Amino acid sequence: MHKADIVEILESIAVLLELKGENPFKIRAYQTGARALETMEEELGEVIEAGKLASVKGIGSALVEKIETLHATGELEYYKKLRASVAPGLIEMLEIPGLGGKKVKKLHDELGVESIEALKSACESGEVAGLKGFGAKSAEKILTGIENRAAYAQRHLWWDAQEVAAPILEGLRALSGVERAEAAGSLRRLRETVGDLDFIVASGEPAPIMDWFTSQAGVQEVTAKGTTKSSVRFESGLQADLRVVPAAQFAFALHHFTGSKEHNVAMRQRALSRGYSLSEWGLAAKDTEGAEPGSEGIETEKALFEFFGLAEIPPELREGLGEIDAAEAGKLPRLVDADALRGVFHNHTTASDGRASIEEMAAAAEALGFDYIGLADHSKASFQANGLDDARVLEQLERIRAFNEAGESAVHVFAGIECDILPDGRLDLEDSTLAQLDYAVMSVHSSFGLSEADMTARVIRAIEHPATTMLGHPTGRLLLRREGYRIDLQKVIDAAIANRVIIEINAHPRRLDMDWRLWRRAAERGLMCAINPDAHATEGLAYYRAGVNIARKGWLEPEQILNCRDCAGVQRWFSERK
DNA sequence: GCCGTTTTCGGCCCGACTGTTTTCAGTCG
Repeated sequence: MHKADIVEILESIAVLLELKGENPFKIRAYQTGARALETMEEELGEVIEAGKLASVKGIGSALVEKIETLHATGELEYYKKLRASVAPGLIEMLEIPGLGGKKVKKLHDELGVESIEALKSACESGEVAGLKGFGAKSAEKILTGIENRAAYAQRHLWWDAQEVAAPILEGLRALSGVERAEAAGSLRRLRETVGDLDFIVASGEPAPIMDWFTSQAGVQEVTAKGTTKSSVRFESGLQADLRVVPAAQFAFALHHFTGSKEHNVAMRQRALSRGYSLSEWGLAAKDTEGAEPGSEGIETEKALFEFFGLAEIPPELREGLGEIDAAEAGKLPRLVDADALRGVFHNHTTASDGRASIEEMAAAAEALGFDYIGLADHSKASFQANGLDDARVLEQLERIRAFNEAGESAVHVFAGIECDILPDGRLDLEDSTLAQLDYAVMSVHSSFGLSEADMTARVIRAIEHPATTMLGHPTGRLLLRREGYRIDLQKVIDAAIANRVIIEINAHPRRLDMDWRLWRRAAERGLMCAINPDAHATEGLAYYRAGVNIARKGWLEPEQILNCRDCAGVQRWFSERK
């Protein structure tokens, strides 16, 4: 069984134990173990082989045994029995806001509720309101939760969340009495999807700020309103939390609510080892038990990190994946800035399924300050996208050459193609056609159901083709919609490095593929990256910023990104590949 | 269930907010 599936089972065990009313620390141990396994960089099989699983922090003897059994057999008796002992409807009930393990257990034990439907009727009949610890409001809240379950559970693309957050942040900053305001959470960490929005404000007068926040346009429900914290829910189901703190606590609150949880745990451990207890409220020296936490004069996150002997860690690196060690050793990456990109590759025009012409795309690229743009329309196997056959590819090539030769644009257009990788790994165009282009992006758009071995072999065959410059969206995933196809990305990365083929970060907000979690290690081993907005209209070029976010989360430096080279540098890369 | 340079037992982050209470439990982050 693969590591990811084992991680999922450990998480599932934690949920089931919660519903059984188990010791909360045992539950957390499973969650911690799942996380430790997930972030382990070495190959699971090798770690087990070497007998080193027990030395991973957070994995003790009980988990070692379970993980090894799952890895070897794919089955676990303990998990089977546990799952059989809990009605599946109870797990779903946890998705309802306000219901946790204990309340679900109580509803089950005392009312026999085993499904969402049964819960609904129990609320309507008044049974729930009569239960000790519940009341009329609880029953009503549960009914609303059931009603809006799908919308509430939904995560949101970073790009969409950011568009909601920007005006709120602007509004907060414009309020009198607001000294500082920032968005925190996964939005600030530039995660590919966002569960809810978090805002942190510094002010000595919270009441009017809370009033403004809870009465904004679009607020459908106020789920909490206090002097330090308020929460609202928008019509889209997106929830936003606001915390107002005194200025002296701002840096601590911002750091705490930016997370991630794993990063915070590591920071608190570091604080403890240096004699301090760190929280969102500030710092308390350990020997002053019970004293109010102080700020030690720390006004910024930078100062907070420096207090603990660390370089400032950018929010997008705070995932508990070695950033604290790197910050201590002065080895944080020099992250790429959006301004460093000189152009983008992999964009479409009206020749296939785009909505803008060569001229319009070039003008839009110029408006963004780019020196060049690559145009890569679909090939003929992508029939639904009006893909180009060899003759049409050559016509488009002529048009691009003519555009460049006319010399009327400050932007150079590279002539490329997004060529389909056929199910057997052959390419969709003649070698003689591909050889005439400046570059070629190879992508899978069909036969997603191949086995992992077949899909891996298919893509590697394409990578080994001499005409291949880049691999497009290597898993084909669509965030919040569709899982990627099964493929062994480590083998694909190995092949790309060996053949000097680039892998793209497809910057479309719904793709962000290849995933940021894989980039740090791949780039260290020599993989080159290209950030590609996959624009199908001029507005789509702006997505390159989402791609830069992913490059930053992946610890990439400018030298590892083709887009950071000037026009001549890109030309050199393309010609050396041939 | 995990962990340990005070510990192999007894801790494990903790505070805000809500809804239920009449001093607090549960949820959430």
